[in-house]
Amino acid sequence: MDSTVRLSDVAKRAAVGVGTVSRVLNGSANVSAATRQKVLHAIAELGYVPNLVARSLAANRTGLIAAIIPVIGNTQHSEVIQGMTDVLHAHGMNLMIGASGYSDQVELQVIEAFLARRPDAIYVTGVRHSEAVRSTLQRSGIPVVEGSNLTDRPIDTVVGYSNFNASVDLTRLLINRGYRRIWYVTVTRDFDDRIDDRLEGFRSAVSTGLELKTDVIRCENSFDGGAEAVRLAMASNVGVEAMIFATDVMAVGGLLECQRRGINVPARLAIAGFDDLTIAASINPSLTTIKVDRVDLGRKAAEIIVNRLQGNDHSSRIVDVGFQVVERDSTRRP
Amino acid sequence: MDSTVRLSDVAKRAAVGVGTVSRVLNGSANVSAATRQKVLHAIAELGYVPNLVARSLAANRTGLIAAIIPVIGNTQHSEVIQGMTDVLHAHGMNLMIGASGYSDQVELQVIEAFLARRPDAIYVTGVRHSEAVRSTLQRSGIPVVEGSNLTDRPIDTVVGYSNFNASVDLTRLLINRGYRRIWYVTVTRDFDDRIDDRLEGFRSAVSTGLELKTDVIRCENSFDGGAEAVRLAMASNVGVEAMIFATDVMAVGGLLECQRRGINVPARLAIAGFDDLTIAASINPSLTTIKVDRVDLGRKAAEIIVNRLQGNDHSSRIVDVGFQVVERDSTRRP
DNA sequence: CTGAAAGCGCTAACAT
DNA sequence: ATGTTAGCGCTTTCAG
Repeated sequence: MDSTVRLSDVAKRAAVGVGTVSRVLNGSANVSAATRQKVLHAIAELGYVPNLVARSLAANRTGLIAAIIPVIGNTQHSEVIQGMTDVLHAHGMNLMIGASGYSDQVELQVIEAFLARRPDAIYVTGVRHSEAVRSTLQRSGIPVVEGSNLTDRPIDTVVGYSNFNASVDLTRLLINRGYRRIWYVTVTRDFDDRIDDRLEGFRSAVSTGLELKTDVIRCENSFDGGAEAVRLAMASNVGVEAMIFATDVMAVGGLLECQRRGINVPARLAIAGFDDLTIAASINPSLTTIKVDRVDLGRKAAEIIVNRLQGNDHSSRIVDVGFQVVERDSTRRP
Repeated sequence: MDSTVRLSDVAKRAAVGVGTVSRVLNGSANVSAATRQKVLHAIAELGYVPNLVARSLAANRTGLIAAIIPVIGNTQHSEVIQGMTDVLHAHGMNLMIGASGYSDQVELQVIEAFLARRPDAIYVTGVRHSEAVRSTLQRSGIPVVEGSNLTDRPIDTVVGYSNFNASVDLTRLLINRGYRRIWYVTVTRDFDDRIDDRLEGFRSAVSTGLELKTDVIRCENSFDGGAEAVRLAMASNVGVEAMIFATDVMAVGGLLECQRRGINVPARLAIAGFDDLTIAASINPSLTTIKVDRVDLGRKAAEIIVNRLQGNDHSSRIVDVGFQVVERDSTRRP
């Protein structure tokens, strides 16, 4: 454990060359069992801990993966990170994390800071990035994994699900349940392709239904924002029957506002969300939403990275982890 | 941006020595304005990006901070990380993150893996660790910051709040509001000193009230667990008047169960939680709980680290960020 | 199968 | 103020 012990000390102690110690450390086959034992012994006696910084420089490989998500203190994105660390840790790799704050500029800054540390690969949230980000990432020469959405033109590899399709399916579910006057509530913020695609999915799904009466409004992505949206819907005189929220946070906020105002959900107003936060299944009534296994998405992203780094490059450039429309009570017509 | 450009290339281009380039890179004062300009020019022309791995080895300082939290996909702990990355990024440092999964063993493994990467400092969640962890951390020779709780015997430095005192204050609030038959709901899990201290705080606060009728039960730390606790309380024939949950997750689960069963909160049953999840302020009725600014806690932890690393060692070894008892409707006697 | 030697790209004395 | 040089601790040829 004493960090002043170097590889050369181990070599001396075991009476072998430094190359040999390095070989046993890296599991090279070309070491006799006897020598290996001697070295292992010396390592244990000295409490030697390899200096991974020196290894990184010499081997031109750090074992560090960089990941960028919009905000860290946010379950949806942190769950992906949890999944990534799970598999990376199992492979002796570690994760550096950074937040873009939903900003183009910050994203670029964070990426540049990361690249200076020579990560072996990088994960970025989303599939639409500024040109600067795209080219920086491309020129980096390391595997790039984009996540949490899908695109047919990834920078390198993408692992996610189609926010567009999910939104289409969710909207169609409501239409099939008989709802005709539907409001869609999206977020007052740019630079988030998941949110954008969800809105486009809604628009696409309702574009053919001539008998539909729909509208799109924007609110803050918070419980309060969702409550505000419900207030707006109730204040309007168009007789809104259903509201689809771009996020569960807003949907739950809307649902709670309905509780407060005695609006029966779904009898008077149906509500659907997106993300399947844990609360979605527990709230009253339980919330219809889109579910994605985000921890698994993170695991898959890390597995792709590990495979690429080990030279197993047979994996697809586009990995669809799928989604699930979870119908619950908030949209079940009485 | 081309990572094949080295510092020596810049030196050649600017017609100066490598030492000089290193000096302007590290902001040394001993460089004339003219030379600095020449170097800056060459850097821009070549698109040079310093190799921080090489710097780390040569300077014996990585600019990497390691942080370990129980689970990453969990707002309470991720918010701390968000705060840390905010200030670290502003200082050109980056964060490696790992999860202990509430396991002694895993915590030690992750710490050892991190130390091999020679971080400049390390943050660990909680203040009670195995002897192996304590001694490993102590021998590491780098600043160690423990967080999210308080202790008078930190490994090195601790920044947090007293879970014990918060629990005492919360319990006393209920007693002052006239509640006498109080159940405390804790978590079925070991190795979490925050949860342990909250329980002890409750015990301490009720130990003197002879007229009190209290009990402690254990449930899973989930919405369902909280609901289960409410069911148990209702099924008992001791006339529980108030329930204090060790976490907001359980408290919210309990509250939702009350909604379902038509149990009036707080008239029939008062409910209090811990953590001030965002939902606590929005749920019906709003939830009395303990609030801590966790993002700020993370910022403070990072500031302590940055200061220590810059040699400003005047900061205290024990930093109390405080907590706030937030009384809301769920405990306000009608 | 093993040892010796040459770097990896940078920083930090040490000269000048 | 600036150039030169010796490492930082490891991996990886290259011989043998």
